Amino acid sequence: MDKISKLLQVRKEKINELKENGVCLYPNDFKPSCSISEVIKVVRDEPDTLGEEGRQFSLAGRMMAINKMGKSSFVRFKDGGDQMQVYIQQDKVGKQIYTIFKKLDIGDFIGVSGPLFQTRTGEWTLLATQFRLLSKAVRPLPEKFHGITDPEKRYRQRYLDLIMNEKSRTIFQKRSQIVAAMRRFFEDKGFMEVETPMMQPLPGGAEAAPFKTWHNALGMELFLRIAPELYLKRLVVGGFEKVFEINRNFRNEGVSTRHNPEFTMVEFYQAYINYEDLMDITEEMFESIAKQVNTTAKVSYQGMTIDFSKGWKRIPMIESLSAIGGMDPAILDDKQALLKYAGDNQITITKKDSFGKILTKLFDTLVEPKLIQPTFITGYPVEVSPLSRKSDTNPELTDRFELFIAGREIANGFSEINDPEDQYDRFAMQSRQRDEGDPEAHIMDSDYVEALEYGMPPTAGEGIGIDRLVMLLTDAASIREVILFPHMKQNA
RNA sequence: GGGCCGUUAGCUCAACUGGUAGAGCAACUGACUCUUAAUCAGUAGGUCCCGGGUUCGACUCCCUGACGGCCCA
Repeated sequence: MDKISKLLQVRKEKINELKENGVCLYPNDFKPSCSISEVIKVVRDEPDTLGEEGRQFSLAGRMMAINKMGKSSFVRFKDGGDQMQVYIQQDKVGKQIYTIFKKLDIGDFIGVSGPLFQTRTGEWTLLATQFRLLSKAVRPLPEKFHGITDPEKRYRQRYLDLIMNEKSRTIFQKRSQIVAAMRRFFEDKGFMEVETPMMQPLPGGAEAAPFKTWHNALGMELFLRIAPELYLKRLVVGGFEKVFEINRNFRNEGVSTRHNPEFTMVEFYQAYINYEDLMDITEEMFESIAKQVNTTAKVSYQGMTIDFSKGWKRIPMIESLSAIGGMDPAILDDKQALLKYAGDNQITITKKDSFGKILTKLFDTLVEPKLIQPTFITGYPVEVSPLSRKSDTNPELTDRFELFIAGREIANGFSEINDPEDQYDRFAMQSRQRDEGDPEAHIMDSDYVEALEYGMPPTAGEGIGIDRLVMLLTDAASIREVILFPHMKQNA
């Protein structure tokens, strides 16, 4: 418990005084007739119905500012994200009620009823004929003008951030709209939404360190999932040929402006399409969501203008290293030359790294930050793509792409391996990498290979980071701005 | 993990070169029946993030730690 400050002490005393006067601090029977946003619409569309002899409203909300002028007061109050003003006069509500009102604080919830009138400056204001306390605040709200700005406080006490900062409120409303638009997009295309295990006996479908947990009754170790991928493909084997899941993944890695240990992804799989079809679907989806949420496909992000309209560039990864990364194309197939190049450019590479992994690391440093407009990078090396189908033209590469926007990876998609023997060999290759000390190499999942042995139709699937997409569409610099309760260390 | 920055009243922020810690808002008392960050008069409010050190004296300088922000890996 924190120390009770003088401020809280004073509030408690006032609360006792209210109780002694028989005021119920937390009544439960007030029914507002509408919301402030509805009142705003009436003011805009039907002002003729308003006035002191006109329509009556009952509204409820939180008091955000109080201007007391003796026997009458203006109160700015808020419901949802909308604010309006109520005028309370002792003559109208009675001396007893007005005396109670004078004891209340900013932050308290009130219920008010009456007609609207216009003030001297023309602001439509509720003229209270009835006034009630609906819920008492014990702690004071942050200051009305500057609000709350300390990021640590905003994240730890998100409710205060949401009360005081309209911008923050808007981000989370938009996030909800984005997810809704995405769900609609898949449903319109005939996809089925499914839920697969968050707790898995083998963490698979991505290369990342998992969180471990323990099931008491079953007496077994379980892992919070790092991806739903292998379960979703089991469903394709089972005949659900268009599935998607929007849900949380957990990766046991550090936190940063782009990483939260739990984050939301959509993964979707469709039979009888390939990775090129996925790129078409992705373009269509992003353009559609951006238009629904921001009304335009042009997104302003951290001073950059990003155009989500379809027709994005598609560049093979190897080509991007020279075309965008500025590397000499002559050294791109020479491992020794690549090692030297990496060393010369302060790119950390271990000798154990495979050729494909070296290419990928070079790409991450030299190319990724430069991909501002939506760009698909295609043809990832087989060593870093244990679940992607090998290219028919070059078995060193896979039918895979990653999508980059604003210098960040946003999505990852590929034609799926449906040859069980190939999948087994890939897992085996990953196991060797794991034995050689790569803790993020994929784990052998024989149960999944067995599922493939029953036959999976040709399929392509993709994962999209929802948090990063929301960042783009809300111009948020940090992932913590788009996650309601980002993880933070405990502070005693 | 590394570098830089921050932590002072409920909130937002000051405090010079080391010399008794201050303002606005919020709060309290009083005045005021059209305010708009209302106004006027008065009052109260502090573990200066924790712990050490230097010093006659530390919010200030030094060290260790906690938490956070930004950048890098």
